[in-house]
Amino acid sequence: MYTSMQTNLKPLDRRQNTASQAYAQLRAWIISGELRPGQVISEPKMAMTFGVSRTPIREVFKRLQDEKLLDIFPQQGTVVSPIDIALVRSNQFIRETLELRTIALTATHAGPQDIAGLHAQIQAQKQLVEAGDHRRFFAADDHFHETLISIAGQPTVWKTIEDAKAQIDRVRHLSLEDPDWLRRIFTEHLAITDAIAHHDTTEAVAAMQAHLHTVFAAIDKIAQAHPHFLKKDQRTEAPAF
Amino acid sequence: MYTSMQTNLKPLDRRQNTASQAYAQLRAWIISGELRPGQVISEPKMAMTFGVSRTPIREVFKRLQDEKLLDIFPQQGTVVSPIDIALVRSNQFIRETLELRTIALTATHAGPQDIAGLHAQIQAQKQLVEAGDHRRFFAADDHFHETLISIAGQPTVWKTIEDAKAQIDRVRHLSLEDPDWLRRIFTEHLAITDAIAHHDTTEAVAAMQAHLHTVFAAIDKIAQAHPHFLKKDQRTEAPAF
DNA sequence: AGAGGTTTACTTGTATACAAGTATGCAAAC
DNA sequence: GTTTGCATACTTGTATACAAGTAAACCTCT
Repeated sequence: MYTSMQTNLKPLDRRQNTASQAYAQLRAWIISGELRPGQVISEPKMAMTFGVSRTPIREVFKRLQDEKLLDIFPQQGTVVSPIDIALVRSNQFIRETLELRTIALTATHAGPQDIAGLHAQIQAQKQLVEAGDHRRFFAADDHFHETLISIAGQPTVWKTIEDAKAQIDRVRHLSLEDPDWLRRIFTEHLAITDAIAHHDTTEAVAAMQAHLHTVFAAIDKIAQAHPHFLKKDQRTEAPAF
Repeated sequence: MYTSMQTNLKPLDRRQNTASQAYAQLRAWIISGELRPGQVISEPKMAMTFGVSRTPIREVFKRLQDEKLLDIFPQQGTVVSPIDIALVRSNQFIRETLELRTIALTATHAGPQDIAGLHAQIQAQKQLVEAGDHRRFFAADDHFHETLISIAGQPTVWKTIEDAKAQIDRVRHLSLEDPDWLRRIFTEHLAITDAIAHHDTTEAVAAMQAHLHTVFAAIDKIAQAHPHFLKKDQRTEAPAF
């Protein structure tokens, strides 16, 4: 590598390194709400928790800061980011904008195999709903949306949506969605799939928009039930004289 | 910080730390093409260049890896990411999708003050075009687009577009745009502003779409003039038998 | 001359030590 | 009682040392 260049590099990351594992774990804890908004954490303590040194943990903290999941205050400490409702709404706008355009393409481009694949996913989701398996249904939900975007011919757009989704999913988890949330989401997925199967672009877009808007209920819920999870200047905003 | 929590944190980063400065510099070098796609770099050498240790440089490398501007191969080395045309097109799709929706909102929401502000920017751009100041016109271009998005009521969406733009701008710079590029961009900005001033949503969207599509010429240009800057599997793809 | 094993230099990943800064708590002075 | 100053413990930022792995170069043997 240090004499010639681009000879035969191996892009293989066969073994996940320490930092990657810690990142996945810590990110999941934040999004799921196990680490609550406002909670103070530190590099040394987290390093102890994972049984590693500060170095890989520090990398993780920086990444999570970029994702606005951690707020690092130099020489002071690090806290799990409070919920920034303005940011959540902005990310929701981004997700909605991208998914509404792609779903229209999906309704147009979807071939028989694609539609069959979606129906198979719907069946799998149905079983998860009946089993009440929230965790796996959540993963199936992601897979469903990723598939729709892939059918639209823009597979890598999912990465951007995944980033935007982090803030949104945090609100969903913290708002403790009601028990029949699974069934409602499933019904909406069914409507989207039906519209695509009939190549009804207008209906597909409408169904997707309705589907994505369910998050606003969660936002209202958390704003009322857990105001201390919100960013300070949002809950202490004095009336502007 | 370590006993009580969220008392009076200072979000102030008055002095940029070493890592932030190195990040801005290195990112600019990559996007501007001073560091060319495929070029091999290493943490110790770059640390020497900046006169710091590996630690802050390592942070920078990780961030740039997340942005897909660097490819880090463990125990082998780090290269400036080759141009991934599929990624460029995907990012272009993302930018276009977001800016086409926001420009429609801009045309609707723009008030007299907003329109006056845009006209002022147009005047400033005109002077930069006549002066042939590419660097400052480029900054003015960013400011113009950010303003349009802000008028639409989605100011933070610009951050996402800024991320997507990195790959796109790299292609623009490397394709060595022709001298009257400034004038053409300026003319397109003028058309967008006029449409907004007349609250002509349809025309505003059309003008923005035309404006954003100029990058495709740059993609074709770089694919022909500098194929060695492209990702390997894109330029060596053998005909599929 | 050519093939194969070894050495060597370089790479990133991780651990540790030190530096600089901040907030808490206590003690002393008023 | 209040305030001021300081010691202390904790925080993140940076520097350095070591570990693990890769690849080119070289040296030896055939």
